Amino acid sequence: MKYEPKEIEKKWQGRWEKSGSFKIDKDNESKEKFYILDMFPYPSGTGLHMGHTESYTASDVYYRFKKMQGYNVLHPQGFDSFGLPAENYAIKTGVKPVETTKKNIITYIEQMKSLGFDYDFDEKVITSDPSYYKWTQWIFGKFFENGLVYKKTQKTNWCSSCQTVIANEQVVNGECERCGTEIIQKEVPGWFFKITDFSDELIAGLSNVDWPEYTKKNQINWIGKSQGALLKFQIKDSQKYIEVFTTRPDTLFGATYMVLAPEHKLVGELKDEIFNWSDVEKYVIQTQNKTELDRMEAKEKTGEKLEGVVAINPANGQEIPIFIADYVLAGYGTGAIMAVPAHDERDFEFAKKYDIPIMEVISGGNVEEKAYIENGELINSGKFNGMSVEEAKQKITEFVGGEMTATYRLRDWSFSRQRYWGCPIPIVYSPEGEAKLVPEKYLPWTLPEDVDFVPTGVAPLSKSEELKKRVEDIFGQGWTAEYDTMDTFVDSSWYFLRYPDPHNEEKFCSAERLSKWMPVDLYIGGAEHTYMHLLYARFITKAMHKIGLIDFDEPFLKLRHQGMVLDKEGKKMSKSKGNVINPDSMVEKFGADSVRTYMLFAAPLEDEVMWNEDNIVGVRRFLDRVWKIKQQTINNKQQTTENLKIQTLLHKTIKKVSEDIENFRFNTAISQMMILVNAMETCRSRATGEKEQLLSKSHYETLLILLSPFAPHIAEELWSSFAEATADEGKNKYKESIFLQAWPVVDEKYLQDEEVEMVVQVNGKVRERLMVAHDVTEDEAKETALESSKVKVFTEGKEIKKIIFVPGKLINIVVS
RNA sequence: GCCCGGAUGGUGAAAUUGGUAUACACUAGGGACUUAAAAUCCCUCGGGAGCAAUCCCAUGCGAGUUCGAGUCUCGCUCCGGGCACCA
Repeated sequence: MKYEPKEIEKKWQGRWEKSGSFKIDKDNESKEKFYILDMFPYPSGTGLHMGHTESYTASDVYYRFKKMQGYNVLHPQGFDSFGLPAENYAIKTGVKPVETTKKNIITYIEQMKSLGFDYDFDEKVITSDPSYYKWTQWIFGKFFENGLVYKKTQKTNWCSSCQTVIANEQVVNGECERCGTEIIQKEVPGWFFKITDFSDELIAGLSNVDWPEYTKKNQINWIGKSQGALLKFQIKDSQKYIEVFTTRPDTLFGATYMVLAPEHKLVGELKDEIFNWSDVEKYVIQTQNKTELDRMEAKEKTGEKLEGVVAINPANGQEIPIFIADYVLAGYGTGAIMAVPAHDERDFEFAKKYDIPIMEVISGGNVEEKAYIENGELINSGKFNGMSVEEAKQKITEFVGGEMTATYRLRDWSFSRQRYWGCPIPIVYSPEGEAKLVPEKYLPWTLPEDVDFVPTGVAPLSKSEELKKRVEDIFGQGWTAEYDTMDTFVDSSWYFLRYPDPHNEEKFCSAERLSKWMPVDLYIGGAEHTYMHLLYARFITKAMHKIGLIDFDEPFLKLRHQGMVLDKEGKKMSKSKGNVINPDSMVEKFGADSVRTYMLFAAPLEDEVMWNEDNIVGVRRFLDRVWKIKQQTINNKQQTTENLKIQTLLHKTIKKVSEDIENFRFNTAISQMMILVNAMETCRSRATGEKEQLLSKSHYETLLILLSPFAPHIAEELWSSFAEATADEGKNKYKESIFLQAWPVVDEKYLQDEEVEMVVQVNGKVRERLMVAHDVTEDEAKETALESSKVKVFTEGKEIKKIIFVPGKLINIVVS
């Protein structure tokens, strides 16, 4: 019989489903738990892509491996199903998002099954399902009650194409992450999470988790903590003062002007004192009209002096001018700076343009030509002269009554979206306009269905008669609903808490299941989620911990990323380039087992994979060979030379495959199995011309178990095929699934070859390779090595200075 | 500009603690089988010299440490990713 992936894969997928092989007892106490999580997909119309295929294959392999090692493994899957594409599709076609989503989820599940992913879809989580978003709303409610959310009107990133506010994290190069439209700043009322309350904890928590170093560093940089001082500058002849944040209070004596962000509230407050108000106002309006992109691309610094007002440098009493300029950002620090042109590049550039004095206060460079930003000794700083930068920071801050503090780049998370297909924010407004939480008994606060989706700049929910009536029926005349929905990142920030108990109607997860399963032991997903999803999920976890809903404060103990899947030329797959490869067509062409195995063989998990169809045949040939050598197996008890060799190699393979899976080095695990299969194959051809069967059946069985996580269908098929061919006594184990077998254990006694190759070097160069006993002593090795004629050529007539011996590996003779 | 990565055959890549560089696979070439093709199997495959044994050179470039460096240190070059007027 030939290896026909199509037949056996369909067959086993059906049987596994029927037997419920992926079901686990979530309350089992006898086995150690292991929670492995995939980043769940958004169920788009285009279906599962190759990136999903790779990371889900990796997790499926790891899951099957752990399970066979005896762990009780939770490996769930779900759908992050709220979001804009379904809504945009509705705008185009009129098909309701709830319908599109339902259909797409069915497709995704079919695709995952066809790849042999062993998820229990009865336990899935769907974020757009009321039984799920009830708890998203409940968590929002808890945050509301505990002061972790607030509403305010402020300048926010607005995408005019998506007709909604988006978060800072969703702005990429001044453009909307989703549609590429330039982002403008718009005054919009909206809801915020107080993620900035957790800045320090979000940094500190990273030292306790096993994540890739660069991911941690990137998160830390994104939070962007900088240590500095808050200083106050009095405005002359006024009660008002300007507060600034600076990382360089040591340079205070060199502050020769100040800059306010054009949006700074003092600008308006000082209107009556400013002589050139019309020019100032013009500049403010100009700034407002700039997009993020314009502001970033501005080559030259611009600004406007506030004529008629001056500030007083608290260090030396000097009067210094005040400017507004858009190089100072309203949203960072206090939105105002003290400018020290001698020691800051931006201030230097501005000072040159507006002819402002440059006062050197740190010795070291020629500040006429460029700002000197390095360390040095203080000068021109009164009694602080001669001090180091570090010491002066503290002392000068104290001297002027400032305060040492830290500032962060991280902003509060703006999560209001003026769109339809999202989780409704469970808030209603009293006739006086006060925001009130919808009481728990009305949850889920359902998304109304009587809306059309044409974007008009007005929130779609405002058009629902049903919602209007619902609010009035419950709360009374004059009450109105909140029309914003939540950013979909809110939905995905807690989904891992739901999987242990997805059908619970009383709680988001029972206390028992929470304490049994959380936190997640291993999380696999793309590195592109570093700044948003992974940060938000950690915040939600920490906030829930703070208000006592959970007893841990980091959700993901171990994190690994898969690399991108590129086309064969190494280019990103995209619709516009027309180089997108569909997993379905690959499964159709090569079979799921080959696709899975090749995906992991082609490159290390975290590296990019270039998907090259020409190469997948190598893996397919490998599986063919595994299939074929079954004919060579024999139920022998007696040991031949051939299968003793195989036995040693087999145990090396058990060791390597086990260690490699544990460490996500799937590519080398597979190549080791190829080496074993190649050896098993020649086990026959070595025999005396006849097709003698020499491959021990038990060795072959072990190979099948090692292979089963990678290529589950073929392994199961071959395993089960022994049921008919085997005599009654041994039959039973072949009747049950290969995945119920125990993972093989290395027997160290088989690992050691009797004889090993010893490399003989002279002055570090390889001159000879000799077979020696594996436990050869140094003296024996020396003797053997020096006798070798090839070695003698290089040692003859020379003085031997020393000999380095590495047992079982190498001997190096150093001659003069 | 700052912060991360990376560079090994024609190609994807191995080398786990400083100890045999190029495992495993793809492609290519040659051969066997076949009426033929496909499939399969076998052989060759970093560069150079040599009939051969063997020798020399080679892990982006240049130094260094070491008996020994793809691996460690210093200085460059190029490529990829992220952040970026953050005071």
